[in-house]
Amino acid sequence: MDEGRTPPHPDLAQVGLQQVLEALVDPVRRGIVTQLATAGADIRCGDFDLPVSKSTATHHFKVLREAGVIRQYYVGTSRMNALRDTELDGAFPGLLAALVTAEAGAPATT
Amino acid sequence: MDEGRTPPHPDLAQVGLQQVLEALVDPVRRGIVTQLATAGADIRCGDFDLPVSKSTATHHFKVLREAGVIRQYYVGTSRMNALRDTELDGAFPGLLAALVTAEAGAPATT
DNA sequence: ACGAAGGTACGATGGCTGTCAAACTTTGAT
DNA sequence: ATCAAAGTTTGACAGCCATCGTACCTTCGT
Repeated sequence: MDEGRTPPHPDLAQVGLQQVLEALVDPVRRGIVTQLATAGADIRCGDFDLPVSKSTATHHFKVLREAGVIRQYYVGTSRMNALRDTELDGAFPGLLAALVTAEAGAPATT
Repeated sequence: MDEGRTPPHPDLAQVGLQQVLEALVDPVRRGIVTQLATAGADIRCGDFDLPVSKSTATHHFKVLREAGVIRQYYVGTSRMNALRDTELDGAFPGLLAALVTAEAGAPATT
């Protein structure tokens, strides 16, 4: 089946802060994260609003996936992207929230 | 008493998230921030424990200063470094705290 | 006045990474 | 079967940045 096409995902316990920060420092990748966070739902690769080519987008998704920031799974020919927000907040408390808040320019009323 | 030797410091309202993240993504610079945060006091440039040469350290201090993360002022021939934690938390709520927290719980992977 | 200490400024360099185009693969529909 | 859609892979390239050594500049102590 398509299990072979499902890419590997790291356990967040094995991902370091350095790797997560390197993933989130790129504005394109932070755009992906922000769109996922504000949508509150999974998004297809092709449905993101990104200022780069498809191959570059693939690269960014890979970096985010390997840093444990997103989870990817196939639906037909499309690849879905899910934000691993709960796990991330467990490993690095407050980090994702601070970034999303700063990106929005407004405080998040929890 | 040459105040001309006091370097310029940006207003945090003029510093973007991108610039702050680029400053904090470098492990050496994050080491500087962590040492300042845990010390809870200003530290001389030469008193930091850094794995780079002096000229490289100067570069890192400059990047942090221009990103609004630290404030520098002279005391004799020494340059003191202060963490602008309060201002930083006003501009990017929770960001610095999340980083310091994450750094405290993770060992350095060489 | 002189020397030492503490940092800064200046090139130079090497490695990393974000970028793209082109070719390929897999899936779904006709 | 065949074609289109959606991503991936590969290879190449350009630009940036962390790093260093060396030379230089201030300030303090003697």
